Amino acid sequence: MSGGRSSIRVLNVAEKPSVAKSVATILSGNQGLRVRDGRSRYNRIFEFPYTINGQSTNMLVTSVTGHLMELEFEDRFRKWHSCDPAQLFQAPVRKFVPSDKLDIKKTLEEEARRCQWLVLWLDCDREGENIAFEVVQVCTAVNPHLTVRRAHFSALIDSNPHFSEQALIDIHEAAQNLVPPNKFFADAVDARQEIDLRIGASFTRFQTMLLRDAFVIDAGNDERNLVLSYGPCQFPTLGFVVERYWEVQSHEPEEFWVINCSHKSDEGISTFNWMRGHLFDYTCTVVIYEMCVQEPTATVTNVRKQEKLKYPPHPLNTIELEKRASRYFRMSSEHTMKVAEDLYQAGFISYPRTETDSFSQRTNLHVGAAIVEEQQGHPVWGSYAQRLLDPGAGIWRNPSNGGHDDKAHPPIHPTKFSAGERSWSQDHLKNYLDVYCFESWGGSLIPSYVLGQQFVPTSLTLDSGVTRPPPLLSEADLLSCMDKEGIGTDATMHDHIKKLLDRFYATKDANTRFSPTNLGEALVMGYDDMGYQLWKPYLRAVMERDMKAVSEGAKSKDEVLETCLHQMKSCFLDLYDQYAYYSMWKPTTVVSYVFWAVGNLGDKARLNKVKLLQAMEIFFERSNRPAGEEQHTSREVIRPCGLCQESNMVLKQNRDGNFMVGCLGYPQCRNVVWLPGSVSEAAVTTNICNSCTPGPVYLIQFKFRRLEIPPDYNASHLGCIGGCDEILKQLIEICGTGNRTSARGRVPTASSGSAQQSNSRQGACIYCHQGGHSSTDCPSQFSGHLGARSRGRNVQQSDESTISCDICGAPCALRTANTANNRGRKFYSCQSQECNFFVWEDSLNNRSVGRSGQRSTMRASASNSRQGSDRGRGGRGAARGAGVTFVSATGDPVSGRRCFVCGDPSHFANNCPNRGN
DNA sequence: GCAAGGTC
Repeated sequence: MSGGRSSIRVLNVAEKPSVAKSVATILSGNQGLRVRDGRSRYNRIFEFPYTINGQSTNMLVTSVTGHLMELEFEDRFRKWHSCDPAQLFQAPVRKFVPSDKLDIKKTLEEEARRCQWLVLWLDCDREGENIAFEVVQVCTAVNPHLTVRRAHFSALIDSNPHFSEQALIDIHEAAQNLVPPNKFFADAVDARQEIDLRIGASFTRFQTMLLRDAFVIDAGNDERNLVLSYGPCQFPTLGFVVERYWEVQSHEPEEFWVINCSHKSDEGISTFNWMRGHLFDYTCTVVIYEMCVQEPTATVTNVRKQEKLKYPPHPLNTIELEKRASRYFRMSSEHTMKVAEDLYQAGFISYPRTETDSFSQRTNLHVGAAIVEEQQGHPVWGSYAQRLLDPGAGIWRNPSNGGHDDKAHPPIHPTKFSAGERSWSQDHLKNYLDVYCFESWGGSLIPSYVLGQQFVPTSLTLDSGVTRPPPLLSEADLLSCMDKEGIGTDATMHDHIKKLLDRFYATKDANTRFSPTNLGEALVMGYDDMGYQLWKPYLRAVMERDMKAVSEGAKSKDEVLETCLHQMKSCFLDLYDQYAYYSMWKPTTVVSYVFWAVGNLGDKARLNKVKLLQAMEIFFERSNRPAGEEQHTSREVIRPCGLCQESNMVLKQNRDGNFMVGCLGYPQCRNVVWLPGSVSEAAVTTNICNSCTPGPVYLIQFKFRRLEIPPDYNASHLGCIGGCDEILKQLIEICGTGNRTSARGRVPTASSGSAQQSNSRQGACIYCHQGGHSSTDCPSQFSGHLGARSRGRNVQQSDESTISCDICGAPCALRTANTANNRGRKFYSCQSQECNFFVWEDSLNNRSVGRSGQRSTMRASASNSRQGSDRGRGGRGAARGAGVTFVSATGDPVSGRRCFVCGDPSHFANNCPNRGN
């Protein structure tokens, strides 16, 4: 930029009105500042004289409101039925200013025409840089001679009128050190936008049209308007919910044993924890417990005093605000942000969308600080604010540092005093400490001990408990998961959560805990079974890495777009194939897509599995919409069904990869021919068997797994399922079929899944919750209950139940344990997490079990000082002699315990004379 | 009617 005598006009554009106002106020020093309206009611224009590097200028400062432009497909691709969804991976897109931003665009155009320079004051992050280029595009279109520059500022400026010294310095420095805008940053966002659009639109259109018409999905009033959206943020968010739900569902309670000890003295009660925590082996625990009872005098071997500090929370950022509002007020994150926005707009709090959780060292909170001073008149915490500011009180301490700083905004804090406004709802009245009554100090008094001190425990008990499943994800948990995995931004996370509810993918209970709906679970299950990670956070993580590479210039935008979209298109086409294969259920409106897919993908299409549809089948009934047979490609049909004589039989592959030929009339007609378990591939040919009837019966080209068939059989075989094929019959006899024999559980296909996740999902059928088979092979599905599936899985379970929960009275589900100690053992358990009721099926005759923590609890009846007097004579003798050393929690004597080494009931294993023999 | 990201 060259200097000059005449004053030049500079158009300054900020990302939001509040920043425009701050920049104008600071640069003008409030001298000669004029304000006028622009065409947009929110985005005013500030004018004042200013000197940049010796050049006198006439500054105009205005703003946009976030992104000025949107990315969309060209018009001819925008209607849902305008094209094959697969085309959306390469359909032309354009960036344009949407109608609600046209007034801002007009203001920019009008002002840009009359200016020589354009200075961009967008937020200094990638999105800000991208918005900067949108502004540049609009302005240079009407004035190509504009000199374009970027102001880089990190000062924390917002609606707080008390600018810090640093803010003043920063903004002036930024104005004097203008730089060119960074195209790499903007490119990274362009890439992200295009990927999100193409993936989102293609998958959403496809799965909506496919599934909504094929199934009766009971979600909301107007099923026709139901949208089954896919998005790279919303699906991983749903994934978190479903994954936790699966963990809870597949949890098998396991009994454990624990020794508890307490000691009461004049100073109070101490409770001692067993260093081993708990054991799963009853006998071991009893032996150790026995030893304790035998010699109950305890000796203090170590005394450690530790000060426990409770720190005040870090300054508030958006995610923490949402979490705390959810935890303490049960407010949804979406509602919290609405209220926060209200308060921000009215000037009561600072900008509510920030990652920052530490106050800048330069922020003046203390001496003469408006932030605290403002609060001195408050009826509840006003006196606390006064004490804080009183140097004599000495209670001032600077807020802790949370370690995050987005360099754009301070932590969320009050900016204006209010004891409550008339228009405020209860939700607007949230505030902090002494003040912060939502956490307690906790803590308790315990007696002091000295090294070597001896005492006899007041109680020494052998207790039992059962392991419990983790709780369902709360809204705060969900926000943490998203934050940790980088799903969404602080400004959008609540939107993604709300979307799950809006789309009927998940529900939230009164405790703000999320469960997937049948729809949400089916979608995740379908994608998981296809082996795709699309419901996991990795896709977003990869995208984030790529964006970083683009913003650093290490990768080009086009390169990232091509790689990512290529991968996603492969996934899409695979899904598409599966759809084509099951095209008999497709809606007529998309008939052309099927022919397109079959025509392009050939044999592979027909061999593919149909995971998404299979997953949906588990939860939803088929729709009655006509499924015209003519839509079905003839090559997939094997033969007309001889049983119902109405439908065709087609080649299918079940969840476990086993092949079968089943009737399309299912579930009305259950005619099925299972094929050998050793089949690795099966493809329908155009060859027709000349002996089997009713025909035509198309021959199938089989490939067998070499190692699974006898050596004198050919691994390749052109076979007939009509009954004439002796080789096929022999192989079925030798290898068996895949019919309901698989024991595969819902183990995530992701090899990178955590061990915990894998373990948690061992072996349980998602449908009936029994072990030993997967949901597609669930016997319950074939027992005439199919119609009940769409009404929920629990109905199925209650049908099978024979006992009710002792706590809530609800019917229990019969499950099968799959733990090392109890594999295959059946138990009943309550569906409710609160009850935690469970009972072994084989113990029902002598029903001595019940709620966790109560059942089988052993208690030393002489667990007082009297016990000590027995010590010398040997507790063992006492146990044997009195016969009531152990009593159950209900007070009943516990009998039948015996030495596990020799079986003699007169002693325990640790005292067994045969031990070590 | 589709995504996610800004923002009012």
